[in-house]
Amino acid sequence: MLLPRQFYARDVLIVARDLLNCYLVREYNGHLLIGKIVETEAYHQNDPACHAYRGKTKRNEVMFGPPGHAYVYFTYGMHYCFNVVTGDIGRAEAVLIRALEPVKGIDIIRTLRGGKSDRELLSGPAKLTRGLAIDLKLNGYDLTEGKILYITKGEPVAEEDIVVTTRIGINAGKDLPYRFYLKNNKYVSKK
DNA sequence: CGTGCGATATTCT
DNA sequence: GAATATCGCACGG
Repeated sequence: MLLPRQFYARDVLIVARDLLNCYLVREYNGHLLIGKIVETEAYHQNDPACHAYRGKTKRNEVMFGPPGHAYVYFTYGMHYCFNVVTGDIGRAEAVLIRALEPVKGIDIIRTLRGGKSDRELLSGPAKLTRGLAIDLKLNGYDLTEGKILYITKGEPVAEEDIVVTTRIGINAGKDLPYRFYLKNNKYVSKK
């Protein structure tokens, strides 16, 4: 089932948790590339680690728009990261998708990633954008259209199978418990 | 196994 | 000029 707009129109911490076990689907050159979401992080405008903490800019303006759209940004001079916008219009919130478990189109994904082992294919925010061919052309894209790039519902996850901890790769806001991942899943990104 | 660092463009101070 | 929501290779044990 395609996730509807209302799914994204909730608090970013709730959406980040509920995205675990859902499927990210990418239509690429006639192939279907699918990964199960196993790790997420939440960011919002009152959080010092958020790109929108100091207001709207050209880069982060998508986060201020309607929920259910993709926020893709370029970082470290060579990597893209993929987020989904949440919350109400005018409030900047987004969930960073940090890791996927490969499900479908694994051969194509491996080609895009340069022939890595299964565990290395999508286990990091910049790895999964490369493996699913996501770049700035998809920034602002509406994920509720159900084409090109979208997310479908997964099996419900028990509270005891979710680990909540601090985020990776940031300094500001590093003590906030805004990172969520599936316990014992080997495709979660490493520290 | 583990730690350290270079790549390389955009944004921030 | 410095920092950055990162990755992968080089090196040492």
